Amino acid sequence: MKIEEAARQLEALGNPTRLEVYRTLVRAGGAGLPVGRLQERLGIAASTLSHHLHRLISTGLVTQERQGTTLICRAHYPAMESLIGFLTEECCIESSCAGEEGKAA
Amino acid sequence: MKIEEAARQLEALGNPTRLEVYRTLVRAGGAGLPVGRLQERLGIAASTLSHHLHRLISTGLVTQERQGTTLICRAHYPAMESLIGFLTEECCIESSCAGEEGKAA
DNA sequence: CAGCTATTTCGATGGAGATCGAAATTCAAT
DNA sequence: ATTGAATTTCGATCTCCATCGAAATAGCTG
Repeated sequence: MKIEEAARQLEALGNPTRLEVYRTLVRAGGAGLPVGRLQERLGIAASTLSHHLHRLISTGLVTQERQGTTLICRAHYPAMESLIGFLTEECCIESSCAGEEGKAA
Repeated sequence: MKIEEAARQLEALGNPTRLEVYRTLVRAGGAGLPVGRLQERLGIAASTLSHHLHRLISTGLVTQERQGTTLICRAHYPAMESLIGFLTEECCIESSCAGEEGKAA
């Protein structure tokens, strides 16, 4: 992963509202959650949520699927996986952070 | 770790310049790197670097130690460790993100 | 003290982000 | 086509951030 891309994803998660959005989606699991549900749960304006979702989507951390008039949002795990991979490989070289990370194939 | 703290650390790492600073410090290892060296290496204004260092320090990701007139900067691994811990525990519940080392096929 | 180097603080500037409400859009059902 | 619900886009505002150069500070050494 390029450092620029990692920075973009970290920045996306680095906003309290967005991090909450993302975590809520993770907890919702594979079923995902409609935008409207997210909005109720977080108590923010629909337009604000839409803005944040776009940022999460543009970095690949979240995906959407249309179902009629509602949009189902889901956490996209592979993106988080590779982000964590970047952090452990590029930013934890000599400490115990790295744990047993490395030998993925 | 509280979600607010995690967001602050993610935001700190979510700027390309700061992520580069942090990675450079990680690569410098336990010896650390003086501010001046960092500045030469990154090619940014000293005042700009000072600003970024403050952000990294205030979130606990970097520490400084005085040695005469120079300030040695070091990556503070425990902070990164707990941040990665937060991400894997809070944000990777059901996928393979959750730290099974090695890719299970 | 005086001078030197390393680093920070100050002040300014340009740009980006978070937020909201209102209006527009999309899609389904009647 | 008309209605109604879900979501986005628009326009505005306000704050925060990144960046720089210049001036100030801190600490060493003679």
